[in-house]
Amino acid sequence: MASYHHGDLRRVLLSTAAEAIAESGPAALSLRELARRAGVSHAAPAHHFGDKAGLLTALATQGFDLLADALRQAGDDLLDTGVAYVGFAVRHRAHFDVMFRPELYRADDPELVAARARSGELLRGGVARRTGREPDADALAAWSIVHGFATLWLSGALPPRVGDDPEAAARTVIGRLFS
Amino acid sequence: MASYHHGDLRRVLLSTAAEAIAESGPAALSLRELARRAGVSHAAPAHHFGDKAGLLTALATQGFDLLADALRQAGDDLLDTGVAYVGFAVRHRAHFDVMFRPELYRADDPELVAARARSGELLRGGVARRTGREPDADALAAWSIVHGFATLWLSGALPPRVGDDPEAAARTVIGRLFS
DNA sequence: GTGCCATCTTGTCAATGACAAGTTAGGGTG
DNA sequence: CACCCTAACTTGTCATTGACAAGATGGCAC
Repeated sequence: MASYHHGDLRRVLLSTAAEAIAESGPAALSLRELARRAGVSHAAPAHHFGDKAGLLTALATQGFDLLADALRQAGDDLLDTGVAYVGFAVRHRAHFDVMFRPELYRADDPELVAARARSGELLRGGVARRTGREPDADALAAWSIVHGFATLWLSGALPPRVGDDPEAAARTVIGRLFS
Repeated sequence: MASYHHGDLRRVLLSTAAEAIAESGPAALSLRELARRAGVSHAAPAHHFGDKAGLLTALATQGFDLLADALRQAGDDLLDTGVAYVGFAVRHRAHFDVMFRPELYRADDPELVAARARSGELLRGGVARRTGREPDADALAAWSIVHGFATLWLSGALPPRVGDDPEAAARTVIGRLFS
């Protein structure tokens, strides 16, 4: 049929891309493979995103928005915020994988910059509420520990002994920051 | 000239690859571009490494060995070990970038597995000496915080306020783990 | 000096990203 | 209702790439 005006292609391409990246990483992503999965012509993705970097920019932007949502839902407690960060990374692996690899996308895209700023604000806010101190060093330590744990978990570098529940393990690890 | 028996091609290709990756990330690495930079034919890299994944496997293995060296030089203090970890990531950015991205290489390669085990041992050793406690959770927390800081630093996600000396900033951040 | 074999080359193929140019349909305007 | 105007897609093409096959070269053992 190849009916024109799919109507929803942009959204479908984004979620299909997320699936593909979750399976084999951003490096293996192919626009043409994506188009095939979505049942459209090989040049359709380029129309919506310009090029591959454009697609990944959109994906990263969506990722920062999803992260902001997750952090908001976690409430005010810093420990919960940290666990939510790890939970986001595990649940939205593809987004997370792209977000912190700025060489893959256009890091100066206005929408992306705005979304990134929003999620960063929430992160810093959680730390300030907990410690009351000058948040700089504490925020950096908290962000580092949750980001590091999430990254190591996703890379499969952690020994099996850590278990299979990333959020529970994260809670233990983050706890060490306040002992 | 195109003299056969370059003699040192494997080593040259590895260091050239590290340069290229440091410039534009592992995704942008091209075997043919590499061959061009080294002044050899477009198929020479494949001879030494089989394929792209083979090259990255070799690079990751070399990376784990370099990390082990850096950790050994740091001595017994846990804080110094952590700073050394961050220092390694910054100084050998390309290696670090590849090491924790197992989908890019053959993670079950015997040499790589051995090198990774060696550096892991040094990391755990540093933690055990400092705390004396059951090292699992502490080691994980320490590894997470240094790995997270290094990753965030390299990704450029940190605000300028953190400064331009990653090792000094790392020392402050890691200190928060024992306060 | 002869043969062997690791090292490197040339040649080729399918797949890919990017771009140019064409096609379709749906909504607003007259 | 006819028109067209534009966003949403398509077809076609090109240079580049990774992988592989087959050939060339030269040092080294014997």
